[in-house]
Amino acid sequence: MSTEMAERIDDDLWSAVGDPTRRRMLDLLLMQGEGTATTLGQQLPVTRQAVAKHLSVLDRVGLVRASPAGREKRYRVDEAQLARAVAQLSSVGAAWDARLQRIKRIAERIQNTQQEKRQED
Amino acid sequence: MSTEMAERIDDDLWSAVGDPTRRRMLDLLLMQGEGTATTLGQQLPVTRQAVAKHLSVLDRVGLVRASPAGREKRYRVDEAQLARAVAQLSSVGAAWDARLQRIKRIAERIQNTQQEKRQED
DNA sequence: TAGATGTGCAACCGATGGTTGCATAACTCG
DNA sequence: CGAGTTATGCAACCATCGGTTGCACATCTA
Repeated sequence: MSTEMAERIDDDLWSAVGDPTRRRMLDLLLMQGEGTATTLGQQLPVTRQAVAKHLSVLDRVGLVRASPAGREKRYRVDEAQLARAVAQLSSVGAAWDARLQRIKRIAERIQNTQQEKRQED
Repeated sequence: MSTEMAERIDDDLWSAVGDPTRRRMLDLLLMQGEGTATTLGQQLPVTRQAVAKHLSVLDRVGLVRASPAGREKRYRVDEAQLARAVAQLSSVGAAWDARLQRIKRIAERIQNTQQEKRQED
């Protein structure tokens, strides 16, 4: 196994999902199907304007899509994109998992070696 | 299932692991066993001081531990803590996975209903 | 002891998450 | 139709953070 891991994540996607407020927004949108900056702002501890900014970055990376309806602009999650992001997320987790397990194996081997040494005394 | 998901992540841990430079630092430390701000800085596209700051935040959340050795300060990964972080990371992914699948099921049910309607025509 | 090397601290910069304030577009109801 | 409400958009401003440069201090080493 190469030491260089396949962690080639779409960095914009990661950072989009990395923000806790944006995670909660995605959460709310998933639960409620759709929402506007105003409705989301009412359910979050930040202002409507902050939510609007977040929506624009989520829109830019494609995690969410807007559909104007009269004077309001309704957003809904693009589930395929989110699925991609989640997959990449868990791939990072898996990569580290692998590294940790490799380290663990090495550590065990060292410990075994030392035990053998001790038993030889 | 409650609509409120168990995403009660240690938010500091998430943000610590969220930064790409810090991820690479953890990576290097895992591969090399230990390292100082200087040695890590040499292998990264940022200055030693930037690395030092990152090391201090990683230290604060417990992902890394320092041991002074003469004039230098060697850091190593606290694997147990990192394992915890990775677990929480993947739990977030799993939670979203679950939500997405729930949505997908609902979508399929709706589509089936509509197909039935169409067949009734 | 003098010079080289590792660390720490402070000031500064740009991006970003957040705020307030205001202007404008679109509904709603006399 | 017209007045008031409601949703959005835009701009200025602030704090935090990742990053930098510069300098002082501690510690090795020749």
